[in-house]
Amino acid sequence: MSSQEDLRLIALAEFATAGYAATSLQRLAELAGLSKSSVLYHFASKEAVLEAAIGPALARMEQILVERELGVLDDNGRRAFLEQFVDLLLDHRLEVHLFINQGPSLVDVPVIDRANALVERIAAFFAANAATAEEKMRFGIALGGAAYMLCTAQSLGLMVGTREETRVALLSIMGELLAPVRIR
Amino acid sequence: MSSQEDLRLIALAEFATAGYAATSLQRLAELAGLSKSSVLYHFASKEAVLEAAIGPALARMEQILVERELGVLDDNGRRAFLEQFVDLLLDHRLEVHLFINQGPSLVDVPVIDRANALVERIAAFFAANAATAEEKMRFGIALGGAAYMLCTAQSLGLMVGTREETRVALLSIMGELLAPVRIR
DNA sequence: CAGGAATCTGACCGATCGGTCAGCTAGCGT
DNA sequence: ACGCTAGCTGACCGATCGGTCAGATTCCTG
Repeated sequence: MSSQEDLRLIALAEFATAGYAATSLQRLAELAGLSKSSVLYHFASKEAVLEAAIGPALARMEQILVERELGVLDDNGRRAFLEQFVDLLLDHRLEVHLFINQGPSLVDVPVIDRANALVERIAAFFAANAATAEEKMRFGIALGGAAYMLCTAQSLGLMVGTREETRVALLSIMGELLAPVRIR
Repeated sequence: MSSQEDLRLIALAEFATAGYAATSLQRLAELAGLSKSSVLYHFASKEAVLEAAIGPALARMEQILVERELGVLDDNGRRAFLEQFVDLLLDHRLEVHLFINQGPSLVDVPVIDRANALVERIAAFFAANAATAEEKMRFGIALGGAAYMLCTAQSLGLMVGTREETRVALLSIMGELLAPVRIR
């Protein structure tokens, strides 16, 4: 594997678990078996490392949202959205964990502003499909809880099944949670 | 209000939203209208500020858990636990947000180790009361989702009702989510 | 083998970090 | 008026931060 891709994955794990601010370029270099200078050879800056780490997941989430905002949101549409969301969660736990937890604290970092704008669009998407405060809370608990489960609770021994089992169970619980929210 | 209490609240808000590592003593001083030296007059170190900020909420959560671990966990016991948990969430959103999101990244900080041990005890408490992986996920989504809702999604305009409305809705949704989990 | 590009490195920079210390100042009991 | 204390401050410290740069090394290609 190339050093650049090595660094990308190391940085993603480290940013997600230890925090962006708390992770120094020196530490990334040590984890990759390189010098700090080499890290800055592959990436123009620390922010560039962050952008490389979460950019792909961000683009995929944007893609999902664009498709969904354009289409009609009937029962099938919501089901499809939940499936796409859960798949993205399962594929990009670290990225989601990173910009869910640290997004609000890293304003003024361009790629994070992109991520925050995305989260706000998801929130607006919910708000447009939820009439009451309780319905909004159902969306928040379903998506926030699912993201939290996969990203944080995983390290607490609460996750055991295979990926497919997890996917099915997640979709079942989230669907049940959102069942009372009628289509508008 | 005393400068010390001022600083405690400012630090709590700043640590929770911007992150512990990303918040400098200099910044806390500026927000409080003091010098950095004054901050270190009131608190022995940055860690001491953190401990003062989240200590009380931590103690309360520990108290709740001790009572619950000793008692029987019948339907009433679970209901009581959920109510105590939601009340704690509503009273200490910032503290919970802080050590839920940053706990895993701040190991070796004594007060955070205390918080992490607490989260692990909560997880073990769940595991002991959930037979299948899906049941564990229900606990994780209910509590993680509720915490995420109140702490993070709040800033996205998803929270609008009064505290009592939020409390009732939260308890309703969480109760519904955990209903399929039978008492052992 | 030659040579240019890709990769990597140590030395160094200014800024900021958490923390120490001596001393200034305002209030208060005597 | 006195001294004591609580509150506060600027100057300063070593360490580390993100980032620059000139040069060494490795590698591929002609």
